[in-house]
Amino acid sequence: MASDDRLAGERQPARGTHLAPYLASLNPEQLEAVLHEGSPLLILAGAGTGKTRVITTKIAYLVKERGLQPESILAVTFTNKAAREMRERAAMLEPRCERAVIRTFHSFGAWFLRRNAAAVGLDSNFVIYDDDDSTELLHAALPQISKQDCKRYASLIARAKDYNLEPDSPDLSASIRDEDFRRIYALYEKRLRETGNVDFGDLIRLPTKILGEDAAIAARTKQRFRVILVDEYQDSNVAQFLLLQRLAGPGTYVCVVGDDDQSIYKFRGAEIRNILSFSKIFPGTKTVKLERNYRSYQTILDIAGDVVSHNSGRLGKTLRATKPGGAKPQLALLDDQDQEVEFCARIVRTHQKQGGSLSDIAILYRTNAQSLAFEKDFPRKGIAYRLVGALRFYEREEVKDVLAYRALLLNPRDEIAFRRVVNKPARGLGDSSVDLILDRALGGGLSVIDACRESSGSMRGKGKAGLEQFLGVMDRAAAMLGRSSPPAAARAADDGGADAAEGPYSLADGGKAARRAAGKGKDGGAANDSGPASLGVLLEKIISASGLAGYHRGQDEIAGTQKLANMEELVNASALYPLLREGLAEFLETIELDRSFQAGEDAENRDAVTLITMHNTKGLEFPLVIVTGLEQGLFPRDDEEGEDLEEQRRLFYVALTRAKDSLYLTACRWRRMRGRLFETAPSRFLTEMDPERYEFWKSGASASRPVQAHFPRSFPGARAIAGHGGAAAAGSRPLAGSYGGASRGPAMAETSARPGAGAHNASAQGSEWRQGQTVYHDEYGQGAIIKVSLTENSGPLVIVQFESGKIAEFFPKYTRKLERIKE
DNA sequence: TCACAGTGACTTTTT
DNA sequence: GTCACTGTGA
Repeated sequence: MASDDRLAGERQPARGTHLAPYLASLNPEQLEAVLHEGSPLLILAGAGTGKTRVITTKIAYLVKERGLQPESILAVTFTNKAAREMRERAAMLEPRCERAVIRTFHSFGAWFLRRNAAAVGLDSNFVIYDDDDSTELLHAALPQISKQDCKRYASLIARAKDYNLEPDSPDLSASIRDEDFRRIYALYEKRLRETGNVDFGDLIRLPTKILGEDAAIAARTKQRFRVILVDEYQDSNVAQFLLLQRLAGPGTYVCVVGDDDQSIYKFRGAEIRNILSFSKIFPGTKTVKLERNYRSYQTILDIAGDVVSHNSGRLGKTLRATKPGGAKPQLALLDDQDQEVEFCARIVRTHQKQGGSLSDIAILYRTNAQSLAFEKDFPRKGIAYRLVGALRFYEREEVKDVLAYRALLLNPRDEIAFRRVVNKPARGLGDSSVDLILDRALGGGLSVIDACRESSGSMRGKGKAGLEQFLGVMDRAAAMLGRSSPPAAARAADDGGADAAEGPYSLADGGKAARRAAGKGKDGGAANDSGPASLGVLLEKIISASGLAGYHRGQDEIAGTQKLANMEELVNASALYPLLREGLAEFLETIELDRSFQAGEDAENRDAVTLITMHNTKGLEFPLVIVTGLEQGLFPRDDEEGEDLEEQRRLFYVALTRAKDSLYLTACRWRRMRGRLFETAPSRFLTEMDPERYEFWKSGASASRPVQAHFPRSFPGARAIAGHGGAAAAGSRPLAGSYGGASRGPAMAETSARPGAGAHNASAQGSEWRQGQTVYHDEYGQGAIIKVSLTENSGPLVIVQFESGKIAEFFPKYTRKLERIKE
């Protein structure tokens, strides 16, 4: 299209005097970002500044007014949810945007790879292995290595792939010192290639490789995608950056959107330098900052800004609220988790009383384990909750079982799927039989199913019968899929390269192509002739014939689980897909790439409080947010320093900026972790906030229990904090002078109530804490030390049994509550 | 092959 | 405190 030239050539956007309404409603910076053309564009979009709106408007604008083919636009996001939202909102502005390629990075990789699989010697019917599968594969290849180490290695391999490092990359030794690692990684790759499958990392790495090695495919791809938009760019990794670089030709318009202050996935390979140095790598980059925040009150943005300003190496932004007014955030200093739950419940009830709904509220925490206290107590209090992201549907044993049968059906070389289900339920096929079959398969270049067939002749008794039963299930299932569609392998050929606009997987769809086929009934329903059959039929058959139904029903009865129900949920989910190989492949890919699937429709719509990790809140917003567990040692952990600490600070920033109207923060003096009780200091992040900007929560004049009874004694007085481990131990700047003494209400009045506390502390470190010593604790009274162990950084850890019978552990270095008594 | 008890480990986790 | 892995014994 001629418009493509215009796009690449012109520097000044053509500003019409009369803007269309969808453009006129943008603020000046947003409009600038939408209209910009010519050079690469970096949109620095702070939290709540209308980032998605800008991207979707830009896509619509390009199609509507700049005459771009929607097919030539590629927009990548990190989550399926974000991709879905972007697709819907763009299509709302301009229906043709349906045809743009709006996908997650990984889904785009899979899409590309299926079309060009042959270029890396893959068959396009590959299945995508998740981290568990990778671990299993490693364990199968190296049974002498424990499962746990396999898991560790698998995650190292995943990380290596995030950095686009191969087993023989020189840089690999710089990042991973383990001598064996290269060998293990290489072996893993070999075994993975033998299965014909790929892992998540491959979905980025292999397309990058293809684009680097195959000039024809590269040229075709660059020809096709004239515009590339990347969302959440701050969380892209090195491999994704390289892919972007190879997708972009000289005439490609590249626009990335992100917020360096919200980069929170370093531990998964996210490379914040991608965004920090974008304009160096793409010369001539135009940067647009979006700083007008439409989500939160300024009171909320202020403390968020306080906190994140302690980070170095920022591009620098200051959010300005567009909503006037707003109450100060409230900090509640509590004794322990029970009070924290109680506090949250109280906030919830108050909110309800004021006419708010439960779904307005989110309770945030750092670790999943912290959700338990709420889960236990909320039902008793009649508070409905929705737990986000903990035990995910697809991770459930029974779901993985069913999926493994199906993966095996699609790719009979899938060793991991085979191992998972060949003896489930037990069919008398132990490890030795399975290894025998797999040796035969690997040795003879057979699929595992064919190897089973060959092996069954040489087996006897229970194992033989079991194997034949298993083969029977697989054969019948395969027959149901029928011959009605071409084998998956043939698909890559008819579909050409990345520029193919049609094909079994159509452009931006997520299931539509196959469903369309089902609707038309074209060749559908191979197994019966009563209309177009769905994949659900096949699934049901597999579940019953394999014996999984009976097996898991038994488990349900023993353990009170609902595995059978979950499998049925899976059947329901698959009923949207046609009973064809394509349908199966597409369903599997959807499941593999979108792990957010939630069983049960009502779960989404129910009015309930959201319990969620801070990480999982990225991109979300709630009218009322409670950020819990703001304690040193938990958030941040004591071992987090330097870049890690800065990432935690960004995580806190993300958490704070989720709140639209009200924000509450909680910290507990006592925290149970791993079954032990720790005395904690408040999170250093709290001390980074200007005390003028928040209030201490008070339980109110009513007869309610005073919730902040003890904690304030050690907060935020400088000496008390220094006496606690956290800030002082981490070598941070002194806190003295940060706070205004006792003027902040009753909480502060007690701050200096313990003369000599610091001295006590200092003497505690050097001298004796030994077994048998009698001690006195402020709260638990008298007790005896039953064990002392020495830690590297925290001095002695003493375990005390109190007269009440209670056993607790203390680091004398960190607590002032424990004293030794002479006998 | 299975069931059990002992051991040790333990952030966060878009895909 | 909880879970998953591991080794043992039936």
